[in-house]
Amino acid sequence: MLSKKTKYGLKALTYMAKKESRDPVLISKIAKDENISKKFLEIILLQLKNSGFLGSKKGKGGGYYLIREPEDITIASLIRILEGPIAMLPCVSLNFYEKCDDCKDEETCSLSKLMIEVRDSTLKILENKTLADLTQSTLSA
Amino acid sequence: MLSKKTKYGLKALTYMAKKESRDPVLISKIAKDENISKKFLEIILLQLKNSGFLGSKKGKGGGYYLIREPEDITIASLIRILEGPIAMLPCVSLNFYEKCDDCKDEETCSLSKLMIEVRDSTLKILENKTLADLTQSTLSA
DNA sequence: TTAAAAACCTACTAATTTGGTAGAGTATTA
DNA sequence: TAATACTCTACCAAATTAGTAGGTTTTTAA
Repeated sequence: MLSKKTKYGLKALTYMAKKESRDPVLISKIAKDENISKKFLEIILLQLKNSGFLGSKKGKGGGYYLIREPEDITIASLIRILEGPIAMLPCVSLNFYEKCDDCKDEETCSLSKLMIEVRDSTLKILENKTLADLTQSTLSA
Repeated sequence: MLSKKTKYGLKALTYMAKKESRDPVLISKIAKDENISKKFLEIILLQLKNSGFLGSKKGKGGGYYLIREPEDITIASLIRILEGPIAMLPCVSLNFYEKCDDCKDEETCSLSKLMIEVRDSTLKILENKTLADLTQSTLSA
């Protein structure tokens, strides 16, 4: 399960990507419109800035703004920044690999083959979806 | 990420499924062979028993044993028991659905469509893999 | 019939993560 | 120069995770 932090981050970025202009958007505006705690969102957007996804401007007329095209930001890259590993086990993670302390040998681990399969099928989606895809409103009818 | 509880549970069940006989297996034997804390494993196997996957026998010659064929136990069902939801968000979970408190409307949520897609691709694998599949040793060469 | 074996049960615990809040500091602009 | 709005430091409570300790009950076999 994704944490609220990740969920809020994705929603906030989608909010910004949906706007036609790239003018700075207030934290407080996003927080209100998306029902997110403002203080919590501050932390999240700051992290996204420090990770190179957002720029910011202080003072009146300030706020956060996207510094890359939504089409160029994969959901996988965002989840990795906000959440961490996408794989179900650290020992099959591509970006956050960690050795299992209980496994003698990764080659013979009964779980790793399956978990690699799950990882790859998830990545196939998340690496190919971008922020731009999230801005397409999901028609329900 | 799966918790250690889930990981240990899956490994313990695989261990039992690999044996040709269905005689009771000691917690302590599994714990030792799989490098799992015995006390922690006690909790896990008890839960699997209460969920209908294992039987147990007390006293000398006792232990835990599978009460279903490995072919009939999907990995998805085990993860749901041990871990909980498989989906990335509660609002798109089939078995552990919960409404999002921050979403006005699920139909228009920017994330839900994508998260349903991820869920379905993961389930396609996990619903079709069984304990029997985990017993096939993964040839590395 | 009694001792050992082994699951079962209750109760704790420490460390980490999660999801926040409070308030002061700093840069910018009108 | 005052208001605005991001930034930083410092807390905090609750939940979760991954255990541990120790006793109870049931069963088997000598």
